[in-house]
Amino acid sequence: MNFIRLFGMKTGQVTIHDIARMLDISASTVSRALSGNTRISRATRDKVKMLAEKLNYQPNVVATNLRTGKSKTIGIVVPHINRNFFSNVIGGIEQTASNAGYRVIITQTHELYEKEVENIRALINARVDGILVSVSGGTKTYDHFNQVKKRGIPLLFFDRTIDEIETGRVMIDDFRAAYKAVKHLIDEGFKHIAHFAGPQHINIYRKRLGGYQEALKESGLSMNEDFIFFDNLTEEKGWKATEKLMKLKNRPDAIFSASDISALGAIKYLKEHGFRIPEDMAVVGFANEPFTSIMDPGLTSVEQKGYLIGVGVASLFLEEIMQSAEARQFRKVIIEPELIIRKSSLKKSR
Amino acid sequence: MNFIRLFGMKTGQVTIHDIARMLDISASTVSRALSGNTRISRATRDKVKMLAEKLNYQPNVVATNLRTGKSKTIGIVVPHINRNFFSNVIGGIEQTASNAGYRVIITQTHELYEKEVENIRALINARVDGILVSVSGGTKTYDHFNQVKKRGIPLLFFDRTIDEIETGRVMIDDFRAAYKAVKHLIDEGFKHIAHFAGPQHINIYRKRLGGYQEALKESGLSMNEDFIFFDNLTEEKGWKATEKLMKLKNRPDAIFSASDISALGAIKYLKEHGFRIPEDMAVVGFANEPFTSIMDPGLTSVEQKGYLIGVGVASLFLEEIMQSAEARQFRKVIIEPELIIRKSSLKKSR
DNA sequence: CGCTGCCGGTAAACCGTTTTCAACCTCCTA
DNA sequence: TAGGAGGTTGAAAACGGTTTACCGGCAGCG
Repeated sequence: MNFIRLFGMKTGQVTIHDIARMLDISASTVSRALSGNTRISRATRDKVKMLAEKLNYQPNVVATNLRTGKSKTIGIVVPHINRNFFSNVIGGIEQTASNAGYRVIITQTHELYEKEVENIRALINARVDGILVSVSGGTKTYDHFNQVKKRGIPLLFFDRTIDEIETGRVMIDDFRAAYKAVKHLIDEGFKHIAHFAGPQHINIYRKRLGGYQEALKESGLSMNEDFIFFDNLTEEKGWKATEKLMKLKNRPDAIFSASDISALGAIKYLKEHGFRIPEDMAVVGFANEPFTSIMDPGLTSVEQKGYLIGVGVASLFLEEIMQSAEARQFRKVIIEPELIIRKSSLKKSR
Repeated sequence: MNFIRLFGMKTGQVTIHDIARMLDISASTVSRALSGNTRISRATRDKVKMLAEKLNYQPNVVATNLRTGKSKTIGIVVPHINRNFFSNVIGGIEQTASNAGYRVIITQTHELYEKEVENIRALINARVDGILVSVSGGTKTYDHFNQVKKRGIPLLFFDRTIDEIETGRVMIDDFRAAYKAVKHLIDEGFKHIAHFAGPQHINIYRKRLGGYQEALKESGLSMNEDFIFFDNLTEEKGWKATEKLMKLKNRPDAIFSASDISALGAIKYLKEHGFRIPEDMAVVGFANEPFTSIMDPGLTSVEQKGYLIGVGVASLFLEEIMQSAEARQFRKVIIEPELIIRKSSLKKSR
């Protein structure tokens, strides 16, 4: 008759104490044996491991977390989970993290400052080992981020970053992306290039405008104030801006839009009014949304490499926790954007 | 001179012991006071709460989890995070869960059976309070799911379910969705309707085929074997299938595709060969991918309501944990699909 | 022979809560 | 005055691991 009772019977979970009792050794020996500690003899280690295997022992990570103060979990804060770009980033993070034995907790802010503060608080609370953030549009103050740093929790930014806070960060080079896009248009022979810019209080849109200007300047092309539209990120705004452009006496021959969706608006206007793309007007967008490859003509656009950004920021995190909190240095990874060239900007026949 | 030392100084975390010491009461009293236990006098409760507030006390959830056996976390297992449909589902789950005070851990299987088993094991290990799964394409056996049930952890399926396992589940009615789509085509006056079906060993594609057949039968329309293509979910396959269809002597006047992407292939073929949509051939897709609204003509498609499915499955989970494990009953929620009608299927002028 | 060092292991503290079981005080009643 | 009853509180035992401190035995060495 078997009178050995398993501790964890109610939960169906075997504990190291069960194994210890069955082998008539102490729980600490079991713990060490399982972690491969060489202080335990090979013989004992093997015995323990075999029994653990047989009983399908699963360590209680919650107990481990409590004791070690580490949770093997990283928290993510993004504006929206279900945006193509962000879900790609998350995919990359999850992949990298899970390979390194980390779990991933996801939270979304819906661009709300309050939600961001709350999510950060909840993640600190959950004792995550690191927090990866793409900053919400509505973020006003940085106190919640400083809290994270003060607690010694690795904090990293991706895509939407805050310069004032010293952290590791991963983003694409928006300046260079814009430069590349405009340079491509110039190389194709377009000389009068309009720009749909985003709101200039946001970092990345300022940089995209800068890259646009730089490319023009470098090629000695004039800049026309009438060719630049701000706050232009919807399809409708893109449509209307294009309408205005086409009614100018000397109209441009190309548009570089800081977003795919307003580029789509432009293309719809052009098609509706019988203009040919790219002969009458070339269009380049930004973000390489899935629909850009599906449109007719295909929309040339800047691939932001969300997956790669995710892999990058997760790797940076892993790197950071290897170092002691003091020796920590904050790396900045800039990912080279890629211009995906499609028919909407190819003038020359090749 | 202040000689009170906080326990958690290294981590910057205040514990109930710190509060207890400062107020010269016991930790258990603090714990009870904070949880609003009426056994503690109003006066003491207020004192504790005020000090906790002042010190910005944050309970260590890991300790709570260990003690209570609950983690206030739910695990999600999906094939891919960065698929429009799934990221919508996840968005819905996160929203609902976080409102109820639950965190969400995400894992992806990449359609791999082994990954699914591993993820499930890791989630059990992390002591999640529930596991929500959309089954991987490669899943062969169900042992890992039974493990979850045996452990008493609530298991729920969404979208891709397994009939053999008794769980709560949320999905859309694929039969009805297909029926609606085909009925719509019939109502528009189309009489010869082809179908791009998916692989029939997968549940949902069988049902879509069924709905298609039912609608035809109901309207007394004949079914033509040549009009049905299996294993047809890529753009290229859609293109080729359409080519075959158009070369038939008596060709169909409409296509109902079980996926948007193969519908896109169809539309590309039609446009390239000068056929008009929907006059020469109407097309209806499935999934309502973002690009369907952007195409020209817009592609009529079935909206799967990912967000709603997410909300639904999370709500079902919350419902389930309210009940005792024995009294548990498994609800099945079928979400009514919606047909989003666009130009690609509108024959009549309105 | 006495000292040192290593090997293999144990006992107990610890992580921060929750919860069980009492204890204590005061007031009230028999 | 003894004995509840009721209202507050505390000590200690969990939860399941990890880690520190320590111990007995044995080999090596001067």
